[in-house]
Amino acid sequence: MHWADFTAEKLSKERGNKQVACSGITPSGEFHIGHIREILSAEMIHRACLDAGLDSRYIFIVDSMDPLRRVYPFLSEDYEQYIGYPLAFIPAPDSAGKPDPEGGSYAEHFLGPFLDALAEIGVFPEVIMNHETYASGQFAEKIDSAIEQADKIREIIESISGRELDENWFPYNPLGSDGSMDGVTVTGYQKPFVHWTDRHGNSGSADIRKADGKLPWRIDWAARWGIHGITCEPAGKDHGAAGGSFDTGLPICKLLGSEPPSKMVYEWIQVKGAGPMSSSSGNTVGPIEALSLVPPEILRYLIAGSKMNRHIDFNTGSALFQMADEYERLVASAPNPDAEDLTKRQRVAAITQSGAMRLSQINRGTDPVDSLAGVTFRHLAMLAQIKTSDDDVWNSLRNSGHLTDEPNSALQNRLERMRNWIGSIHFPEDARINIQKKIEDNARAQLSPEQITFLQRLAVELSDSEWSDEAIGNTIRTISSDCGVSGRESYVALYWAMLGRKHGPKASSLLLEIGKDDAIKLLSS
RNA sequence: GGGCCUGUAGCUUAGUCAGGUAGAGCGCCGGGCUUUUAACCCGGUGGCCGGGGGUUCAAAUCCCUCCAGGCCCGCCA
Repeated sequence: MHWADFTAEKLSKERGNKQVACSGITPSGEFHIGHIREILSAEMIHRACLDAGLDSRYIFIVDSMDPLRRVYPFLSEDYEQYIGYPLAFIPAPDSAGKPDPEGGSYAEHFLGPFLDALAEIGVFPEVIMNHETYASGQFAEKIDSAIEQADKIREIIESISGRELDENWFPYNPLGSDGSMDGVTVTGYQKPFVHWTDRHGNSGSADIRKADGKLPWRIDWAARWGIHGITCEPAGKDHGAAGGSFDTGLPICKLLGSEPPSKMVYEWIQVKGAGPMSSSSGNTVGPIEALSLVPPEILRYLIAGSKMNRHIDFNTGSALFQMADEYERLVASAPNPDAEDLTKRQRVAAITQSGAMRLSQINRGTDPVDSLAGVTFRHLAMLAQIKTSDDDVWNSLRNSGHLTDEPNSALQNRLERMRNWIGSIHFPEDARINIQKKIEDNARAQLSPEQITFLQRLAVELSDSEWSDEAIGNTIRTISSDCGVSGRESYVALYWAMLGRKHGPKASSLLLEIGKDDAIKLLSS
């Protein structure tokens, strides 16, 4: 059974018919590919719940009340002044990274494009801005309860996480007179007000029914589980480690009077690419960029096809071919779990794969077959490089029998991503078609005298030839037999001359794209 | 130090929760398509399931132990 279906079944037994799956993000602007795994894990469990007939919601909590922690590389130094301020209450940066008073809130600024990217992979969550939950007073009861039981919470955090909490630790961080959480000391509590003094020597009171402050992370997380009735929230393995926020969150959530979701931990996803890229250089692939390179259903398949506890290497290099082609093949010849001659193992595998394909679809409930492109990613990569116009790609596919009619949206989508990929540094060099300007020495060394003669005669003959795919092809074959070189040998010679390799895409198409003058210059060199 | 995860074919892995003759893809090799789009089709090679012990009629699967690798425990998923 697929992990999402397995989880849905388990949730149904534990918590009944109503389910709320949740994931979240801090809208700091520092998004990474791991967020995709978290979000898709939660969203797929939600879909699996719906498919199992449960009443399920998928909510996406934006940590808009979290403070800006540091000046990120994409921000100007002006943001130094906003450190400690909730992301919902500071201005968005402009294109130069400077605070833009007209640009709306920082949180919204980074959230928008991210949600747009999620929509492309078919994820449409109920978005909850955490600062609004504070502002609406929904946190008030939990905050009060946390303050009343501060000693118990302190004990839970200290004993389970092994962290020593500061003497001044208080389970609520109010905003000071300037709106920052930094340097604010709590001086007392009279429901519903937390009294404080700040670093400027000012004092005041925060109303726990408003967005005047927030719970510290570990408590905030536990409190929101209760407020939103969350039954499932997959968390990264850092949260799942012994003494991590999951372990402290469970008892705190109960202490605050709610039933927590059961612990669910997923492994990390790491980026490995072909280009000059590594996490140490800071040049990694973010989720939005990943979407521009990888067709959406294939990105979903990356997550759906991997077990949660399995570490994933997200590779935007040559492994992308394999991933895309695996998806295509799997959908094209879908395993049938109902076949009669299956062993138990094969049946289990077939059910799991069917689940992975079902959950990989951008739109829930659509037939995976609709997402077939009908051509391998590798083949498309080749065509995209030698055909500058999309129509020429479609024509070529019609000629080769891959396409009978108009391209479907899945195929158009693949080509669009493919062109982005080819234009990026991530596209693998050995898949890149490098058309030679002249016949290189190492290529010439591979050729027999007869092959050389063939190329020279071809150059002469082509200069009088009509410049069409068919005419070029005919000329190649005519000269080939005239020279007494076999068809195979002549094509090999052409590929060595044009690409410096022994094989390649259809020679006549390639020559057509190179252009008459350049082609003749090349062949006669 | 505490904890989590992973070791199955050259590579990526399914199968481990519910024990019943080790499956798949890629790669590779061979063949076909009698003009080679890196296409497409067919066939084949390849694994003492990390080591050892135990439970069982039966173990990749359950238990113990050892080895190897990866990772987390600072509000980065």
